[in-house]
Formats: sequence, structure tokens, C-alpha cells
Amino acid sequence: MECADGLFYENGFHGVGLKRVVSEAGVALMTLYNHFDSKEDLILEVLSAREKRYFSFLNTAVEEGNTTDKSSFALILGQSHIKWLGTESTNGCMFLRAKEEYAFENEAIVNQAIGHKESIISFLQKHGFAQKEATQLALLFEGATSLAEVVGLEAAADELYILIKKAF
Amino acid sequence: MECADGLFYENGFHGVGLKRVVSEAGVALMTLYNHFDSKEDLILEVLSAREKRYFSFLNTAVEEGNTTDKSSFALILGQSHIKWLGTESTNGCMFLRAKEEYAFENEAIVNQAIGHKESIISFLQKHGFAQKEATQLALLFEGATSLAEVVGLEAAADELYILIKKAF
DNA sequence: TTAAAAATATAATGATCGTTCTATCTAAAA
DNA sequence: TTTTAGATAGAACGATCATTATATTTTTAA
Repeated sequence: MECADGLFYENGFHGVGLKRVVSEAGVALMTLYNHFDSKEDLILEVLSAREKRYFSFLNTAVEEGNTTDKSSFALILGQSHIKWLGTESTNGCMFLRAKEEYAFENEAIVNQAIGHKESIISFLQKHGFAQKEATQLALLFEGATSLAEVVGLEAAADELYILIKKAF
Repeated sequence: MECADGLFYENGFHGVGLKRVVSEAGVALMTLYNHFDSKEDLILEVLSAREKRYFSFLNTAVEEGNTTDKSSFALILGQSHIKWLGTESTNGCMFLRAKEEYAFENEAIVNQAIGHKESIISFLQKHGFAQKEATQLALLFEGATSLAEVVGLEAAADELYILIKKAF
């Protein structure tokens, strides 16, 4: 699953065959099919594991700065999002990419990807942000993810932090 | 090229074969290869045509509101970006998707996609925004593009406009 | 030590991929 | 009307796709 996650993130889902996944993982093809029903099932499980990892970053922010005011809490959340982006190459959001590649091909993948994004907004609401505030913060996070692909992570982080300070 | 653009946008580049493109276009496969060297050449031309269309939206905003103050000009630009998004289904930015799918496969496609995004920032600078302002506005546009995939175009537009008003 | 379970390598399936070839046919130019 | 160019259908190419079958080997559990 780690190899699948990395290969899918860097080359896309339709751009990576399962032979390449098992080859990089050092595992037999039949072993993969013994653990996953299909490629799309593998994708669902990879996304599920990735969601857990992402929220562990956001939860770290909660432990650090939940007690302070909303403005600096938003900033700390933004810093956690940037830290998450820093864990791999800047190639966009894998959930959105899965949703885009399978938009008219696999409803389960689309639903899981959209569900993840909705979970982020719900998470922010659960921690003190109104719905519109949470949606705005989510917009800023997504913008930073995309902008990092163009100007690099550091420059994108700079502008994200400025915008958070302006808006919250 | 219109059919290729639509199919690639809705199903991804690796998810659409050239047989499907020519089938939808009602054209022979050899006719496509008579006009384009390869699939990746077709992609480059499709992206190039798309860039022209996108900037025609931004230029409309310039004609409408360049004389007003910077804040309301930013808002008018945002409205043009939303209008552009409204011309098709909410499936993200095709330039970023091309860059992501071909990140480690085709440098020309990656460069064209990144070049487009840099052109947007240059465009904003040419029309009165400082570099950091232009980058921040670009971040907001990208965020709205992604957010529209989750909450729909109208809701994403609402939050984009609010954020532009807060930040500019 | 033996029995059960899991992983392995290999090959086959049928489908599709991008690309090229050939040969026929239609449309434009001379 | 004849020449030229472009578009067509269809097959072929070798490669890869997701998936399944088979048979052997390794690991785990009893």
C-alpha cells in the first residue's frame, strides 16, 4: 500500500499498472490480488489510509493550539497543512486527483474523495469555526496545495499564512 | 480538439484513448495522426487552445473594471474566473491535472502547465497587483477551483468573493 | 513433525494502448 | 478532365492493461 500510494501520487492512477506496483513492493502479483479485490479496491484502501495520516497532522495542530484564539488557531492549522504537503513532492491533492480521474468511471472512489473533503470542513466546524469560516479555510488550504505545484511549497506557504491572517 | 479537450477534462489523459477521441469526433484515426505527431502533441495543442480561452475571460474583466479601485478589480477578476469554471463540469484545473499526470513522464506538458499558471500571475502583475498580491489572488482562484469540486460552483464562488473582499 | 495457509513464479486470458501500414475513396486544384 | 492531396476504413504492430489459473514453494500453526 505504501508503494501504491507513492506511485499513484507521482504518476496518477491510470498511469500506473499493478505490475509496477508489485514490482516496486517486491511482492508477487497474486499476493496483491489475495489482499485486494481489484485495482479500484486497492485505491479505496490507499485513500482511506492516507486520510488517517492527513488527519493526524490536523490533530497535532489541535493539541498544540486549540486553547488560543480562533485566528492563531487557523494559522496553526494552516501550518499543519503545509507540513503535510511537505511530506511528499508537490503534485496536488491525491483525493481530488482520484475524484477527477474516476469522475465518470467509479462512483465509490468519487464518493470517498468528496467525503474526505467534507470531513475536513466538518473537522473545522467541530473545532470552533462556523460553516462558512470552515469552508473558507478549506478553500485556502486547497489553494495552497495547488499553488505549491507552481511556485513551490515555501512560497505557497508564505501566501497562505498571509491570507489566513487577513481573513481570520 | 474540442472532443479531445472535453474527454480529457472529464476522464483524464491516461483514461482516454485516441480511438475514443476520433470516435467522438467522427474522424478517422489516421486523420488525427495527420494533424498531430502524437497523443502528447495533441495534449499540448489542446492545452494551448484552452489557455487562450481562459485569458479571454480574464481580459473581459479587464475591459469591464480596470478603471475602478484594486479591491473591486480583484472581485471582478474573481467573477470572471468563476464564469470560466461555469463553462464546464467541476473537475478541477486541466492544466494542473496534466502537470500531475505527466509529472515524471513528459517534461513539455509539465512546463506548459506550469507556464500557464505563471502567466496568470504575470497577467495580474501587469494589471496593477504586486507580486505577492498576484500570488495570493492566484491562490484564491486555485482554491475556488478545487473547492467547487466538493461543495459546488455556487458555494465556492460565495466563499471566494468573501475572501477576496477580506484580503484586497 | 505434520497439516494448513500464504506467498511465489509463470503463463494465460481478452482487451486496450499508441502508432504505423496499406489500400480505397473523396474532394480540391490545375 | 486530369492531377494532387486529404480523408477514409481496416488491419496489423508490439506493448501493456486488469484479472485469473496453475503449480510450486515458503512460512506459519498445530
